[in-house]
Amino acid sequence: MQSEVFVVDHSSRWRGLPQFAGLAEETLTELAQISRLRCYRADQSVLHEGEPPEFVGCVTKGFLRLRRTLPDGRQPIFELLTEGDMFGHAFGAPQTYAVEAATAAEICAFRRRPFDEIVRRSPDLDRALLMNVLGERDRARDWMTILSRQRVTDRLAGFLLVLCSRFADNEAVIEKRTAAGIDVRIPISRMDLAHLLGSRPESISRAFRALADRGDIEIRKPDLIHIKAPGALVAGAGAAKLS
Amino acid sequence: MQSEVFVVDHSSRWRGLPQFAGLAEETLTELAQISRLRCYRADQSVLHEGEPPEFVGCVTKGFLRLRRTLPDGRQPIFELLTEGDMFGHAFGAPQTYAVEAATAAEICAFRRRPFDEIVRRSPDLDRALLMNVLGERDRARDWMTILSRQRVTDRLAGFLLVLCSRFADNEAVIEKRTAAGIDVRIPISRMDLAHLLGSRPESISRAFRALADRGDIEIRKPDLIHIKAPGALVAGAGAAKLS
DNA sequence: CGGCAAATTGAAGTATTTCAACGTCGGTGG
DNA sequence: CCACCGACGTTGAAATACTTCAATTTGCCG
Repeated sequence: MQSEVFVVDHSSRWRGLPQFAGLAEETLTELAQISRLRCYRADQSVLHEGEPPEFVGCVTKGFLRLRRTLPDGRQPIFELLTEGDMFGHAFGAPQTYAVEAATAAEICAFRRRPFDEIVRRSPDLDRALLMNVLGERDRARDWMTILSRQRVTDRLAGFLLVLCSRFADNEAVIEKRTAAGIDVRIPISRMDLAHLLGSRPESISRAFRALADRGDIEIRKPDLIHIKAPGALVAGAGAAKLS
Repeated sequence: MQSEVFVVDHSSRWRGLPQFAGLAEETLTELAQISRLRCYRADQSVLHEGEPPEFVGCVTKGFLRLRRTLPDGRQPIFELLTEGDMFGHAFGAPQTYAVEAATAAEICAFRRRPFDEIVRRSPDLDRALLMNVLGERDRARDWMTILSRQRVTDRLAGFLLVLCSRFADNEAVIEKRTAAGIDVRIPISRMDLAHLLGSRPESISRAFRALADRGDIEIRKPDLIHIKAPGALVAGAGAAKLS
């Protein structure tokens, strides 16, 4: 939650992302002119809760987390964003959640006003945003499916599978993929994980151990998990679709 | 899961809904020409899982439920739709879930092909759809927040609050609102509720009783709950935002 | 090598699931 | 009209899973 933000000027790290792939060169140039690269260290605040977002953002590196404050004071994390995910583009309505850096992260920030203007003129960008929101909706529904499992162990298995599928081409997550299994790096703390999975850090720890004892995974380090048999996790987890 | 569907021809029950409110009269006329009213009885199937949706739908009466089949065979319900909610408009991608009537229900069905065509020509309809998807995303996130509570009682309290806020102007849900409290009718079975809240019917039953013993609600009939103090529920539930 | 934060483990208490039995309500047929 | 049936909801009791709090270990950084 510090305020120091490193601003770098060079800014074409986002052009390769899928949502920008099909856009007209002209649109891309316009976007480049209102964009800025911002770097954050873990736990820095990106956007505050309750304020209209200052910019539209697109993650280019690392992980962000979304956190919401509830009436009872709890502040659960309910989503992780990574490369290619966008945020802050809900028509300037105040954010109902805070955006924070979960790891060291890099985002591309588009100035809000001109961005909205470009969207208005560019149907394909508009379409890209719609697809993005559809993706966010489907991801939220996947989370719901995971959260509705009643054993912590199963929810954790679901989380690991999401890591393998949704973050499949993210080398910060998937260390390596061999016949013997997959090495995944957990990008967040046990505490954050507990929030995401509706539990407590101690239970998450025990759930990891349970999966290991069962033989489905191996705990190389607290944040480096070797998944021996994704199939076994699926069976045990009834997890989200393997998209 | 029967196949009998009553098709009624008259079709202007959807014009009053918020998402159609601001549209050009011309667009509305076009939509009317490709629309059809369909009525379902409780438990009838509306759209099948895994198929591209046959039509774009908008609920005009009653409740639909979304159900997804997981690899392990479970078929949890993860969302309820009601008056004004739309479905099947994800660019003709196959549905990843089934749509069923949870109660007797009435929907307005737009033929898919011409609907997409009209959307392409009508930016305001396109915008309305985007707003709709944003709403779906936010609702899914609200559910996540509720599901991440670790006590069933708290999740149930959250559900009751959603009933009071999201379905506030639905007289099928809110029977009456007085100084003494609110009477809500639960539109789904304990079994469905258990699915939504990641639990089992027996636990839901006990959770209702726990809320009653605590004095926050009164169980008039299994499906008719009198909420004495919404505030108490909020405190206990850390529930979704009271939008 | 210390020192700190995060993660893990242990043990006791609480909540939930499970399985079985019992009620309750609405509909059907005698 | 009443008895019965079946579906759904509720309750009870034992087994299981989770949370809680305290204590320990681990891993990281200076």
